[in-house]
Formats: sequence, C-alpha cells, structure tokens
Amino acid sequence: MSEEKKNGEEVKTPVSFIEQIIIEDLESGKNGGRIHTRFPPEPNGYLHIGHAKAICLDFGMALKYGGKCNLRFDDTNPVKEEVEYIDSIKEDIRWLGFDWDDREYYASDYFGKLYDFAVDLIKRGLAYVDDQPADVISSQKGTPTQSGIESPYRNRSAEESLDLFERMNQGEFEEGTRVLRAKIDMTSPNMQMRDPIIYRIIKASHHRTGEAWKVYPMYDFAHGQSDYFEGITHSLCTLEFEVHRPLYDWLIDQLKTGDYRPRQIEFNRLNLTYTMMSKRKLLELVQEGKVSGWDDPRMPTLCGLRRRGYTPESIRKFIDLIGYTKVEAINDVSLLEHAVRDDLNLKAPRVFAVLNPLKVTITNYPEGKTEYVSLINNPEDESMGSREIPFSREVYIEQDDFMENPPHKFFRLAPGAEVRLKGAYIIKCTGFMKDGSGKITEVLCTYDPDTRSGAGSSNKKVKGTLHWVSAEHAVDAEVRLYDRLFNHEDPAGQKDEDYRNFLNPESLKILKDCKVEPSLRTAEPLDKFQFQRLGYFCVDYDSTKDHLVFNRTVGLKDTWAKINR
RNA sequence: UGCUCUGUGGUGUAAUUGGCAACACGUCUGACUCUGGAUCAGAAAAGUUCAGGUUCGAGCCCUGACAGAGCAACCA
Repeated sequence: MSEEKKNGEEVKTPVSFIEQIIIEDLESGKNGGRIHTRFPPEPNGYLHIGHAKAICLDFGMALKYGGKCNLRFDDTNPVKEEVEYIDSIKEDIRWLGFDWDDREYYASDYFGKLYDFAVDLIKRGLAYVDDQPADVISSQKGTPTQSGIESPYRNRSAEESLDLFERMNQGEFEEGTRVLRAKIDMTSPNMQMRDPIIYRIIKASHHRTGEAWKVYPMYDFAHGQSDYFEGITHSLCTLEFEVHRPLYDWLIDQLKTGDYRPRQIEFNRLNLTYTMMSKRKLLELVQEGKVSGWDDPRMPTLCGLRRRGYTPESIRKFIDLIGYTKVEAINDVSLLEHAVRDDLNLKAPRVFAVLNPLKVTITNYPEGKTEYVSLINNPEDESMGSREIPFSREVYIEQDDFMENPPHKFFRLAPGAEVRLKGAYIIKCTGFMKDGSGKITEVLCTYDPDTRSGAGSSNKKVKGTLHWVSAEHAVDAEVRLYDRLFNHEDPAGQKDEDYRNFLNPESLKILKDCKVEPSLRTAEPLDKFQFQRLGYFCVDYDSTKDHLVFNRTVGLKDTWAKINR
C-alpha cells in the first residue's frame, strides 16, 4: 500500500487489484522479482483517453516498482496500419509523461520467429492448412451455444500442410483461399479454442517488412508470443481478452522452454459519458467532417484533449481517480472536468477577456486619460507575480453582466446599481442606451475615485465584481466555446439509434468579436489562461499575432447559472 | 439457454482478507472572498441484486436464483 500525507495524518491510498497481484508476485520472488510490462497499440488510429488509462497502468506500474515498460506496435495487419499513426502515438505517450527508452518494438520484428513457431506446430500435428473459404470455416465454428464441426482438412498430413503453408507464403495462392489453423478443439465451450485461424494470406505491402511476407499472423497468434519473446511479466489488457487467455496459454504451453510465462490480467476499459471511444466511429466522425480532424478539441483523443487545453497532469490525475476494476463502468465527464480545473487552478495565470462586449462609458472619468492598475496573476500562487493593465474612460464588460430589469440576487450591473471593476474602481450605473430592436448598446456609469483597489480611502463594499477590458487598449480575439460532442450520455450504446443522431449541435460556438487584455498579444499556441469569471482557455494552433484564437477548455463553476436554472 | 466475467450511495472506487460500510466527484446548506472561482465548515444520500446457509459476527465464505457484459472478423 502506498501512503501519502494529508493534514499531517497518514492516509492510505488504495491500490488496484492489479497492483496487489504485482506486489504479491514481486514479494514471492516470481520472475526473479522483476516487473516488465508493455503498451501494445495497433498503429491504425490516434490514441484516445481510453488508451491513456492503459498507458498509465503499463508505464505507471513499471515506474513504481522499478521495472520496464516496452512500447510495442501491434502491426500484424498491413492493410489497416499506417506510419502516420506511429508518430502520433509516440508523441502522445511522451506528452503524457512516459518514456520507453530504446525499447521500441514491433510485432513485425517477430514475424520470423512466429513463422518458425507455426511451422513447428504443423510438424507436431498441432496446426493445419485449411483450404475452405471464410464463410464455410465460419459456419463450421458453431455458435456460442452450439459446438463446431471439424474441417475436412483437419487431419491432412503435416507434410502436406507444411508444403501448402510455405507456398502460401511464396504468394502462390490468392488471399482468402487458404489459412493456417491451430488444431485444438472444435467442441470447446470457449469459441476461441475452436481451431482458431493463426495465419492468413495478405498481399499488401507492410510498412516495415515490405514485400517479404505473403502470410501474416493473426493478432491472437502474435500477441502472447510477442510478450513471451520480450520477457514481459505482466500483460495488462482490457476485459474483452479474458476469453482469449486460454488460447494464449495454450500457445505459450507449446512454445515455452522453462518456467517463465507472461501473466495476463484484464481490467475494465474506460467509458466516459457524452462521448465514445470506438476508434472506428471516431474515424467516421473525422472522415464525414463531423469534426475538424483527429485533434478537434471535442474529440476524446489525446491530441484533441491537448488542443482543448488539457494538461497531461490532469489526465493522469483523472485516471488515478477512476481506478482499475473488472466492472464495466461509465465514468462521468464531470470528473475529468474537475481534474483539469483542479490542475489549471494552480497553474493558469488569470487574465481579463470579454467574450460578448458591452461598452461602458464612465462619464466622470477624464477623456484621454489612461492609468495602469495592478492585478495578481494567480491568487493560488504568489510566485506568479502581478501585471499592470490599462484603465480608461471606456471599458467593455460582459453583456451578461448588465440587466435592465435584474431579478432578485443579481449582483451585477443594473440601473442604479454599483459594482467593482476588478482591480480598479467601483462604478455606479446612471443610464443606458438601446437600439431600435431593444438591444442594450451602451451603459453609462460614474466612478468613485476614492475606491481604487489597494489605494482608495473608501471602505465601500459592493456585492459584485466584474472583469473588464479598456476599450482603447483591447485586443481583438476569436474564442471557440466547446461543449460536449454528444447530448446523450452513451451515444454509441443505443441499439436502435445511430450515434450521429446524438451529436450536440451546440458543441461549438465561435465568437469573433471578443476583447482581451493587451498582455495576451504575445500568447503562443497551447498557452493556458483563466479568463477571470469565465473559465479556462488555451491558445489554439490557428492563432497568430494578428488574429488570436482561444479554445475554451472548461468553464468555471457557475453558481449564478445554477441559481438561474 | 453454452462458456467466461461482473453486481457496494446518483456516478466512480474502498473496506487492514470474517469485526461499527469509507473516500472522491456530483448535489444541497452556511462561512469567507475585489473571480457567484478557489478555500473552509457541514448535510443529504447505499445497509452492499435477491433468497437461504455457515458463524458470536458476512459486503467478504458456501448454495441457489436474478440481472448485466463479453465470446460465433482471414480485426485488434
């Protein structure tokens, strides 16, 4: 058990069932007290936050217990895999904060060994070439409740299978005409054991091995053995591979020469409300233009979350919070949002930005005068210092911060009401102007010179404090307000309805006329800020010196919005 | 009508391996505040899917139900 200090007391943080097993294995001296894990992505798409859960476990356990974690690309299917994905996967793992040193492996590194093992199985009568087409093999498999029947080719001679397998690999036969199958048990209640296909003919070029092979191992034939070849002690994977474990064990039984064997432990996959993790469906969103790309800030991909303004720390914290069990759960996004707020609260400098500007003219403030007021950059962290921002006769405030006919408990600006402009003066509303449509176009106020922050002689207190930006000095910006991509908690889990029907039409609102304080002029992509009273925002990749673009990571808790509901 | 796995507040996880069901998020109060943020104090909320059994004592062990998930790609 790990312990951490809290309020001077020792608080035990629970460890997952997986960690308990690892601790037991380590203490019993299994594998010489060694822990070695691996993260095995298929390079056929971008990593999402569900992968982060696996990454944090695979790398995290190795790190915590002085072991190693390999990065291994499961590249057994050349028709679906691309180099483009390999680079993004490596970038995302590093961004999350993990490192595999020089242990970057590929299942394709083992094609030779796997082929030899397959040949060995054939010679030992444990594998055979089946000449039947896919649909026939499939129908002979039976169903979960009905056992399968044996292929007519099951008992052909080892010599014949061997000859055919070699010729399959020489390109003599077309794709789909022959496969190699393990000879296990067609009547097994576990369908994985009903003579699974272990090799198939694929004539596509492989990103690493080129044209060298015409037969490729199935995942089930590559995965467990790859772990074995690399000396992996704990193979951590998700629940759906539970029923594959007996097959992996069977294969390792045929392969192993000593006591060592990887131990597979399955845990629950990450599910998040209002989104989905299916790589295939995420790809559809990209291809159909429902989002701008894999790194659209609404995507649950790591590159999307990064662009949205999430920090690696916040994602790791979230993963830590949800834990690893065998229960299929659906986690509330609000916990993820809590994790970013919690992290950014300590790190993000506070700035003033007005999203929907409303001009306020302070009628008793001298025209042409500018004074600079000092603002704390982060009340949670004194070391972040302070900055000066300009104040003048005309400022912008948020449209929401003024109401002509305010309801009870509205602490902001209204006719006759007083509020503080944060860091500056207390102002009083003396009038306002409307256009023909009834829209408020300008608010008139007077200020009290004795109330300047820090320096004023007045002890006047007001209920409301507003953020603001000096009109003359304001910098224009575009702000993209992101919300959940789907308006259904479990968009992909509805049997009778397509997930596309649950796309949230309001998941992106673009505001083009925002006004931000001058200090933001030099902000660089991915810089993070708290727009005071609004939320956390980060600079988008589209941002330039002349055209600032911010993404809303997450809003601040909004008690007023809650009261208003 | 097979096999495997899983059932603990609204949600996600704990429970020193048989000893008063705890924590976090969320929700609701209140305090404080030049962010209706943060922080602080407090509250509501499960008697552990159900029924038996063993035991002084069961969320943990046993039996039997019930419910949910996974498994029938030449995908991973």
